[in-house]
Amino acid sequence: MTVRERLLAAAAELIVEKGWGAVSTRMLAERAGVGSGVVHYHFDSTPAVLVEAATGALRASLAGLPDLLATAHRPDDALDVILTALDEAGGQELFTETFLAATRNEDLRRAVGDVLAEFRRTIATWLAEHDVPTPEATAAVLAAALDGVMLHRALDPALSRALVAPVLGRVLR
Amino acid sequence: MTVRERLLAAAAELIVEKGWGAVSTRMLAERAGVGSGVVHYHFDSTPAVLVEAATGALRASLAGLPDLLATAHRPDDALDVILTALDEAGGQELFTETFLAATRNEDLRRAVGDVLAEFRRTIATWLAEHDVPTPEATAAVLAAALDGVMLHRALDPALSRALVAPVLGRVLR
DNA sequence: CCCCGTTTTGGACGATCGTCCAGTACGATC
DNA sequence: GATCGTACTGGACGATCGTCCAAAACGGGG
Repeated sequence: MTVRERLLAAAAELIVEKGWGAVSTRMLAERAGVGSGVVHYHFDSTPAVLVEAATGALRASLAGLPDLLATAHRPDDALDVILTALDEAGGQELFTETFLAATRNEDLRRAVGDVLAEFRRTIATWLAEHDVPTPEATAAVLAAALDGVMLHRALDPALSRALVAPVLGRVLR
Repeated sequence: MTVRERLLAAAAELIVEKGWGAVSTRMLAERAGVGSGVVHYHFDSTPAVLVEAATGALRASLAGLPDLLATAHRPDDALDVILTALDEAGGQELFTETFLAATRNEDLRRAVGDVLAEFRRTIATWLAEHDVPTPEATAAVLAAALDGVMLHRALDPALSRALVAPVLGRVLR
């Protein structure tokens, strides 16, 4: 793992721990185990580290989804696949932090918009192939609902997959 | 409007504009049109202003919901009432910011948990009275889904009420 | 061994942070 | 008009911020 990669990993951790606006260059350097000046050697600015770390984490956690989704044949299976993938991605608060930060950073907004569009397209394609009505709208709402569930789960662990899946499954009918 | 109320209003605005972690005492004072020292005259600390402003805004935007919900007789009406109430509350990113901040502040976590529990209870009661299955789980998922929709809408205005309502309506059947 | 480009260090700089406090402004009470 | 408590001002304090930079450390080719 290069120093650059360690800095990006540290950024992903610290965004979740401290919040997007409270991550400093010295925190990043300390977490990565390097001197404080190295951040501006590898990156243009502190926000640039956060943006690259967040978009990378988003893309990584969604990279395997299309293949996984291909194994699902019924709506309940598809929802289970998606929820499992998001569970394993871990640190789901990073998603929410990144969305909020994207409302204040144009570069990040574009990157997040691209990832979200791809996620929606993956879901919508599966829905259309399995005769779910209004696949685009359903995919858009499902993506938003999943984000909301991940956020609420951070405050209320009782919002388990077993509780969520049957209810969200109704939108796929 | 007293100075104390102006400070709370300024806090609610600035949380949305700058993000929870980027609101400073001097910003608050300037927005409220007062000197910089007045913040610590009325409040114990800067986070205390944000916590009181956020919890107040949450409670205010949900205060009228029970009465409005009593006028709805079909699931689609109920969803329309809730979505309208959230629309009119405005600045929906404040909800998301507050939820995220609550994962890092125990006082705020309790306050947000109380408001959320009350919101769920209001919804669940209505659902139970109108024969919607699993009212508690449905209310919990619906609350989370609505939060997610508000967050996504900040990035994608195309996620209109007209597009969301029919899809979310499926969970109420 | 020396040289040189790459990488890393640690500190300097000015700006801003949260908090605190001595002092001012002002309306109510005598 | 003098007194007094409440409300507010504006600046001081040390800490931390983002950024920059001179110097040290490192590693492969001459």
